[in-house]
Amino acid sequence: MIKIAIVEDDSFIRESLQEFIDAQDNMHQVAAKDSVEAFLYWLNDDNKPDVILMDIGLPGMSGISGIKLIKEKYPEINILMLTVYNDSHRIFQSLCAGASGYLLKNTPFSEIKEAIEIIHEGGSSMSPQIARKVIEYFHTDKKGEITSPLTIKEKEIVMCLVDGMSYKMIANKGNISIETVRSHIKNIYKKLHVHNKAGVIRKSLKGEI
Amino acid sequence: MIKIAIVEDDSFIRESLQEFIDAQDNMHQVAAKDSVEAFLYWLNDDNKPDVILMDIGLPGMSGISGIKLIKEKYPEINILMLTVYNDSHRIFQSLCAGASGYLLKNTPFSEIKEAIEIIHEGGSSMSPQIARKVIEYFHTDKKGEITSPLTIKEKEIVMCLVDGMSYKMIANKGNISIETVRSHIKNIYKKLHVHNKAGVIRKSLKGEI
DNA sequence: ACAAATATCACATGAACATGTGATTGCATT
DNA sequence: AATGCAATCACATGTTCATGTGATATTTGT
Repeated sequence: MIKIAIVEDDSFIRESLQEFIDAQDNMHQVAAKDSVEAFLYWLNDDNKPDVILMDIGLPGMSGISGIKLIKEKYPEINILMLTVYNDSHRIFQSLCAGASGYLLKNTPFSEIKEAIEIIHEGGSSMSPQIARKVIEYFHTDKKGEITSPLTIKEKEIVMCLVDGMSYKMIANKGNISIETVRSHIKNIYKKLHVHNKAGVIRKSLKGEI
Repeated sequence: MIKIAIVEDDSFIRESLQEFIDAQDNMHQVAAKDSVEAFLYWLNDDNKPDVILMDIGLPGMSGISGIKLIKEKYPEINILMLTVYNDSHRIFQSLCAGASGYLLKNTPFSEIKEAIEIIHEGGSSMSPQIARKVIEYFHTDKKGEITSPLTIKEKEIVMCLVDGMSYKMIANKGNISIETVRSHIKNIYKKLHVHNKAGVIRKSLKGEI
């Protein structure tokens, strides 16, 4: 009987998972909390689960930070991420922190059940898109030649932003006015559907431009 | 109709795979060779498959070496390893060479079919034991451990910056004051030797934290 | 020839950021 | 007990950013 804990702030999802898990004959849930803090407060030597279903975006501490704290004390507990994020950054943060599996929240419950079983048996499970990103990590030469909607000039501005340059510095570097830089950046934001330089930098470093 | 090539020296397995694949209605095999050399001799622009089922232990060139040669010329071809080896060395050699998936030879044909479909759709698939090893790669000190000078709280702030959140949003999310956020960020800049959030985001996304 | 896109620049407002200096409390280490 | 670190918070100044609205000239595509 696999003991499952759930750390999920969305009450509908949490309760649906609880119902589904308790309906299985080879596993049952022993805890369902809406934050890492609440879960850590509950967790002790006598009640620790075999597998934790962990969200990432939680009030207070993130699920990723929670992994580290939990694995420090209970390395034998398997943690299966169950989250909407499929960006490489969080995937690797989660894995590096010690997660044993990573599923996207649109995964059918039957597959979640199967993943729990696999993880409990010493294997692992990832959603196909996650598996692809993990595998691509190993493809050092693989470069996504995604067609960029940005002009050459815009890409130059992006490179400067990634380097941490201010608008003024970018203007000086390109012998253009700071208002020109603003205009380009406005256009870049529009094309990339972002609203700040963090979004631009993130897309650039992820190779999405 | 997914075009499949098979590179497998065991004639029984090769023929069984051929029969199984040709019995499917959404895929068919276009080649079945017993060595990488024979496959490369056969392969050209007009006959290239979508997915290759590749063994590792083959006469002459290994399947891993074959990956590199094939991906050099046809990066769009997906290569699914199908092998008895589940040692970490070969797994990572294969992935680093560019494999898109890795299954053990005891995988049921139905799962091989599903893996082919997943890979063809842009995802990936690994046998659970393989997935565990890949994930464990991220668990080891070797990988996850560019020792970060940042505390857990600081890393959470960094994640928020990467997401493009403002100081105000970060404060709200963590139930802390915006001045607390400022203090953490000042400390983060100091530790990372940067002077703006672009620098933080860049280091984070490059895995330098 | 005409329209669209690109590169250029301006002015404005409100908000956010970067940095400096100062502080308290609790915990861990020496 | 003393010290150092982390987390917390405050106030301040000067700079930068995000966004809106408006414009001209040049280049590119139809």
